[in-house]
Amino acid sequence: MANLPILQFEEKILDTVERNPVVVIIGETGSGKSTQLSQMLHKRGYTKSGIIAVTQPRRVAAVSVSRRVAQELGVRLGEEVGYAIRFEDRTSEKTRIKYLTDGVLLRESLTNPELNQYSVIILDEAHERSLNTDILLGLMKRLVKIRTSNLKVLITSATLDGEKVSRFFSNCPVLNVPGKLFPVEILYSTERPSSYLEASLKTAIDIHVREPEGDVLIFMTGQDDIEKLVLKLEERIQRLEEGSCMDAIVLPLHGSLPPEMQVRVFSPPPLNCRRFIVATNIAETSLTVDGVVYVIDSGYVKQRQYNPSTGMYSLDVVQISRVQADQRAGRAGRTRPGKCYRLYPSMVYHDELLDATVPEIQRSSLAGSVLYLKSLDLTDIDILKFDLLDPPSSESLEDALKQLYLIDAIDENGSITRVGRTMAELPLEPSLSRTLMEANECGCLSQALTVAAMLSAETTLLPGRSKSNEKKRKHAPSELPDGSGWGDHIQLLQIYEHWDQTDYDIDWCKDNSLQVRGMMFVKDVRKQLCQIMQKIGNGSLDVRTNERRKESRQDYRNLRKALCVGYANQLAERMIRHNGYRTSGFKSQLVQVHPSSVLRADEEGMLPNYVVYHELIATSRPYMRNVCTVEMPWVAPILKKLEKLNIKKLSGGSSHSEERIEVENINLPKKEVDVAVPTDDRDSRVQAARERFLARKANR
DNA sequence: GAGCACTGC
Repeated sequence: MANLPILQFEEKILDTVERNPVVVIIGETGSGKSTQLSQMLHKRGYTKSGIIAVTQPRRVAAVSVSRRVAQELGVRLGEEVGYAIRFEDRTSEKTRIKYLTDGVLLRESLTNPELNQYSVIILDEAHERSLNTDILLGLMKRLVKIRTSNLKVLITSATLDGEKVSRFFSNCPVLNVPGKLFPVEILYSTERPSSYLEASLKTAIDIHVREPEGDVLIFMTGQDDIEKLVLKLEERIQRLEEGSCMDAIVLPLHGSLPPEMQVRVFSPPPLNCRRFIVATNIAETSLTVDGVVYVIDSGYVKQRQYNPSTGMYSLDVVQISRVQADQRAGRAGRTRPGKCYRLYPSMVYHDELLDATVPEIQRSSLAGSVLYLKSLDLTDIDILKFDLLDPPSSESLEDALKQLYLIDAIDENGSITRVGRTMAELPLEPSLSRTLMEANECGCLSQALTVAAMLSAETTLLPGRSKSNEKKRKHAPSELPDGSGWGDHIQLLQIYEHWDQTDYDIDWCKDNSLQVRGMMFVKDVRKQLCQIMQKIGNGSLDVRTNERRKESRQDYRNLRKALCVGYANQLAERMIRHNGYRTSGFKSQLVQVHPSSVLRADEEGMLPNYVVYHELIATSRPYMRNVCTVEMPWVAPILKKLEKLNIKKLSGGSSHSEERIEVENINLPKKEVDVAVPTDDRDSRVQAARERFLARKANR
């Protein structure tokens, strides 16, 4: 700690902060900015008038960095130094330095827009440009003007374009702090390979044969490529080993790997053994692997992007940015001088790659963010001109407004409604918040809470739940409910209710290949949503899960109706002659129900006339994922509203208008939902992964 | 008859 580069700059930093409301600090990896800045300011007395907040883009980072700082200051975590992340607030009245995720800080500013409890706000890792960080940057710009006398803002980052941020904050000073990285030699390919998988394989073997010891980190785009490369590498190494090469092991590393497999990269390799780590961009920022000396960079990354003109997401393999390329190269120089092999020519790096990754705010649907900003009532700011470092396109903003209008969050003049205000308080996508509001009126709040919570856990939930997989499974057939034909939302509801009736039995999850961790997360989310809804409804709502309701034939009418209102912006109508659908948006799209859906066709093989969907995603074709049957009479008012839509009025209006929709409280007895301690479920995850692997193999 | 990079309230 004593030799951290940033400490040599202490006086300079404190002096600059003293004289400026906003300071940008560029510090490479290993500079110590995340742990030291807060301590410096604390020592200098900035915690006398308020708390120092340090935001992090990730939960683990908030926890681990705060732990370090507490240790260095010799205090107990949760007292002078603490952290706050979703579901976990380890701060107390004593807390002077608080680490939190940027999402938590955004939530806090909802109840306290001026964030008066803080004397200093440090936005760390701003170069990652997460949606939340970008919105915070915009809020900070405004806040320093309002709280001129008593707020300091520091923006710290590894490779952020300091000049750009400085210009954004009226030319605030930029301080550069060197990092502790070793030099990394960059080697380019003479041309772009026809297959970067083969090129990676060849380069890896070359390194293994020619270069001295040191681990190799290979950046690939996804699980499929990683699995292929791991197999090929193992094969090639085995053939080599009879020669004079040192031993080697190959480790995959990606997000859908069970935690205990991910952790393997942290245990040191056996003596005289080289490790090959084949990873996604998870190894770029989220996980740091020690011992890496060589990096192989394919130059590609898989990125999810939103197209506001179609309302569709797609997951594309795209070229990385220069910032990303540098970040990847830096992974080779953490312990000693290293080498980075770029599988593309230097001309591509210099002329073709984008300077920086397209920020998330330009790649996402903005309905949630626009609603959030509208709910802040920043009377001095026109929401559509909200000052952001990289503003989204007007098309994207208009798309957000249309969506919000269709679900009654804003009126025809673009003003936030009372419903919209309540929606903003829920940590959910607007469609699901709206569903909860409506469900509250329909008397099916409890069911809607469950559906919303289940959808929050998304993919972690059901590995291979399709029918064919169930048939092929060797064990007893799954007893998982199937949504009674109504669709995926209903199935999710039934699964949770089933689990609830087993008293949250972990074995039941395992037997049905549900991820215990995912289910525990759902339980946490549901509890949090319950609490917020209770607060909104003054504690009088019925949020109980169904207790063995003995209805022989339930058609989930109320719940489906609530979903239809909530998903008014995600409605589709079936074609007359076949089972394709046309979305009922502003620009109609031809889409299909995702094959994994449990939606059932009638005796003639036809799917329902109308469905709402949770998400549109273009993979091999445009698909609707998670669909639910809705009825014609509920659809009519939506189509009417769609006709009346006037985008000029929506984006121009700032006058307040009357409320047309009110949420009424229903007086019903309440029951606290119990809390469960999250449990590990590594076995089931490994099991599920193995099953998927075997199933795939058997298919070919 | 498909497949999913990474985060977060």
